[in-house]
Amino acid sequence: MIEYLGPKEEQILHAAMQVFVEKGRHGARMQEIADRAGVNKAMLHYYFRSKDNLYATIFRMVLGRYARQFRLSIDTSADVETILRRFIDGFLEMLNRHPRLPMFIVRELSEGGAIVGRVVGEMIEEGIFTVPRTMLHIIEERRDRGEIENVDDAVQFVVTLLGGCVYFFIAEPLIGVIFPMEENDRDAFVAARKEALFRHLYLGIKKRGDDS
Amino acid sequence: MIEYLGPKEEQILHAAMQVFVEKGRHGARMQEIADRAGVNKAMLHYYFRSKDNLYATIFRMVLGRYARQFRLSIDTSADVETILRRFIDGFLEMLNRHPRLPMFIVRELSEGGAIVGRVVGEMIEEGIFTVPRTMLHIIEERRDRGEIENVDDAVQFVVTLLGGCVYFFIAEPLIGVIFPMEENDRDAFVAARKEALFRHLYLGIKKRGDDS
DNA sequence: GTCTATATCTCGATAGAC
DNA sequence: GTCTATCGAGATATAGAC
Repeated sequence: MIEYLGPKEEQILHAAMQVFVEKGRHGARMQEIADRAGVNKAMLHYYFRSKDNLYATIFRMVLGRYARQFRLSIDTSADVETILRRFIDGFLEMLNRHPRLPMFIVRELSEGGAIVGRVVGEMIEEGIFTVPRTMLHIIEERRDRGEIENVDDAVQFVVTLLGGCVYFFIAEPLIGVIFPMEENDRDAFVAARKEALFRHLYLGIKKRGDDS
Repeated sequence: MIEYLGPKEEQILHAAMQVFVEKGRHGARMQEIADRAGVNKAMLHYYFRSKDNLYATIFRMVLGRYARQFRLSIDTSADVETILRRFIDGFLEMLNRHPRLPMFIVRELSEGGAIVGRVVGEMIEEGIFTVPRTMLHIIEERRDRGEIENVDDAVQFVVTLLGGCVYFFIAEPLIGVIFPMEENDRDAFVAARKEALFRHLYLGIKKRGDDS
């Protein structure tokens, strides 16, 4: 699975990732990738044949990092409150470090979702992209065990959770216009978001009368 | 404000809307718009000067419909439960009728958000795009009045609400892969989503011990 | 493996006849 | 107002010398 790449190849991949994530698949220019990698444009084709091929490589890479990074945030043995808290904290923290990631994926989804679907499907089979399903199973199990309530449909809960985490990073410019904020500080907003999202979601499924 | 357009102009706008919404700003081809409108390509430039100009016109149109349609869904005098329920129902219903709308806007956001920001800003000033702020004020007022609790930051609540509604329509292909469903029926999923989203969000802010 | 030069293609835009 | 023909920018991709 691990391939050993020459230094040029890695420089290209590094530059390509930056440019593709910033500009998107169509907005990216091979010339710019070459410039940033400090290599000749022809080299890109020598190593990666075509732009589409280079893009597909990058897409896998990026999604892989994405998946690996937030797989760490689940501890199956903890209680729901802790699991939810850590998941939201970890996920939002990761997104805050890579705020363009959601948009990168969404752009690709806007092309019809074929590539995303295929790559994610493969990653699920390979056990790399596991978190959403793990979360689903945890929620279902804890509900059946009586630890939480009001979760008729666990899939819906997880979708709300994921959307709650990701949405801000997609709609940020829009949110900035709709709700003008004094301090235009993303870090502060994300910190507040962690707290608020956890409370809204957890209080919705916490057992009533359980004020421990 | 209302301009009277010739029939050709309307045909072009109609076709342009379809193509831009389907393919996005860059994916759209002037040739395809002309073909679908049943006019010559040169006519597009005669009426709208440039592709960018045509796109901007369409973007305003689409966002305007969007805004107008979901402005209807708020009744300020009702209680929070009703308001929230109607908002979610109305919004999801509208999105279900126009499932490409969120992606259309998000694509434009991915270009940097300049156009979206400007257009939405203007619409807010013109009183067309009012719903999110209205929702915010309602939540704040009801919290201060003691009708709901656990809403330290009303902006965060509204962001969660909007994200909860919109996210599915953006990530649909991804969700389909992550959570394979027996019945691949969007209508059913959206119906379930209405119910689940309302419950999760409302139970999170409902007063404890208020089981009316 | 690397670089220059160029082929080839797509697409928005326009000139100019009618 | 409408159409045909074409320009020209900008991009990917490749040929071919070194």
